[in-house]
Amino acid sequence: MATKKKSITKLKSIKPSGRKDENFFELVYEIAGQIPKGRVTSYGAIARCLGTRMSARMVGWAMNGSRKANIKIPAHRVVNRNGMLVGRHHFKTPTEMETLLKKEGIKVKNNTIVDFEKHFWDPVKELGF
DNA sequence: CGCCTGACGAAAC
DNA sequence: GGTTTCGCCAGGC
Repeated sequence: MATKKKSITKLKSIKPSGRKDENFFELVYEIAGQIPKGRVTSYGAIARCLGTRMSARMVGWAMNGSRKANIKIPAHRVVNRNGMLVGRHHFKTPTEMETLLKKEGIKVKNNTIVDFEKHFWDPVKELGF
C-alpha cells in the first residue's frame, strides 16, 4: 500500500530446468483433504509436515490453486497459526468459512476460531510424520 | 526479462 | 512484549 516494507533483495531464481514439481501442491491437497471433520489446522503445520518450513505461504497458495483446479479441499478448515480465518476473504463468500466451521461444531468468534488448540489437527502427528 | 505480491511464520529489534 | 523485517517458493504483471 502506501508504505512499502521489506527490502527487495532476492535475486536467486533457483529454477531447475523445466522441473514442474507439483508434488508440493499435490501433497498439500492430500493433507488438506485428510483433515477430519470438525478439526482445523494451520498452514504452518502443513508446511512443517512437508519436512521444512518451505514457507507456509505456498500452502495457502496451493489452496488457491486447488480451488481453481476444481479440487475439493476443505480450505475452511485451514487457518493461520493465530486461528484466525485469514482466508475467508478468498472464499466465494466471506461468511462461507465461518458458516462451515460453525456447522461442523467449531465456534468462530470475530473471524477467529475459539479453542483453536482444542480443534487443532496436526498432520504430522495424525499422519505419523 | 525483472520485480513484486501473496491464504504465514518465526526471528530480530 | 510489541512491532517490524526477513525468509520461502511460485506465479503474475
